[in-house]
Amino acid sequence: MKLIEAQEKFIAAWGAFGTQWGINRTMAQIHALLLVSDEPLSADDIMKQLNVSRGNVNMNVRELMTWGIVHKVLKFGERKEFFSAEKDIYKTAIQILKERRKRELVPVLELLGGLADADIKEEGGEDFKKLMGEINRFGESTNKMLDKMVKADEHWFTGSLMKFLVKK
Amino acid sequence: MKLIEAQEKFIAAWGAFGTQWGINRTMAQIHALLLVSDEPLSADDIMKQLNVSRGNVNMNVRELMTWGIVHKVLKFGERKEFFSAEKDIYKTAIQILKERRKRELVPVLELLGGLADADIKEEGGEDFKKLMGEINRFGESTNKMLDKMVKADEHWFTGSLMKFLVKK
DNA sequence: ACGAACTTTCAAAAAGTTTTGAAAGTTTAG
DNA sequence: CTAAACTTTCAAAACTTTTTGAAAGTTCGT
Repeated sequence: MKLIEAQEKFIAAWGAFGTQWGINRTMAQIHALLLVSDEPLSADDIMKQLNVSRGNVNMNVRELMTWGIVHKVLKFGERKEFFSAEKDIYKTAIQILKERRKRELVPVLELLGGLADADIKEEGGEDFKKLMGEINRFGESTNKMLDKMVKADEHWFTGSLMKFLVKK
Repeated sequence: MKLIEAQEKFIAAWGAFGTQWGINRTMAQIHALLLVSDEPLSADDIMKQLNVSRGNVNMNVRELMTWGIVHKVLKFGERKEFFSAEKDIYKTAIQILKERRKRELVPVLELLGGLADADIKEEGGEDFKKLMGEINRFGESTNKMLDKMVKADEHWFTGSLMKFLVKK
């Protein structure tokens, strides 16, 4: 297989998988492209390679930066900005976990906590509050677990955790 | 607060959070409604309460069943089909994990495995294959970890795993 | 201060997804 | 077998998200 072919296959597939999660195609493809490029790329480079507009590149590159998995790189003597993806896949995953926890889990916990403590006097109110409390407790456990994972180092993940998981 | 109000708040919020993940609003709302209803509901009940069409209810209830978190319940002497959500939140979460692993992780691993083993002779081909191999190894670890979690019981999750994570 | 080289913005267009509702299909009671 | 009571399907409409590209904004070298 040609290298270019393989890279394009990876980029296309990454884009398609991205949409299955809540990530838009271009964003996932830019990420994939930056992953396989060893040199940082400019907005123009990305536009050409993925065949998308300047606005689209700008928007999605910025979004990838808010996720903390793509960084701006300034080349000496060049006016343009270049972008490069975090190449350590473990760091990338942890970064994504961290952001999703913050954006998607924490707000749910706030809602649930509020509803579990609500002052509801009617028939059935206790059952409802119990359900909210259960979902909340489960969410809080998950939250704690993710927090630990995010704060641990790579060795811990592939080493201790895997060993713990494999035994029994 | 009125019970009805609190329930509606939960259903609306669940729907909004759903869209942040890759889940459509109606599907998330139906799930929330079935969670807070202690009696199973018919398609007509759901239509009325959420104000959505029959087709929409049918489609999304079926999708929830393919996720294994909503079940058909037949009431004695009734012609209609009723639906009920798994109320154990731990079981629900495991079920979702299981399905996402199958739908979203396994296909990625297949792609990566193929690319990591591809026969690429050009300059730079080794680096590319190395990257694919690294992502693949990370994915395989995650896959194994999820598999353990899915096969374990609730006590293990809230008990041993949490204890392991909390120490050191 | 000027203009070239760049980045950002945003309204409109395109694309993608969800929802509707009426028609077709199925099941059951009598 | 027939009709009523239901469920399923699917093309078209509504809605949402993404993308475009031109205009506005910014930065930098001279």
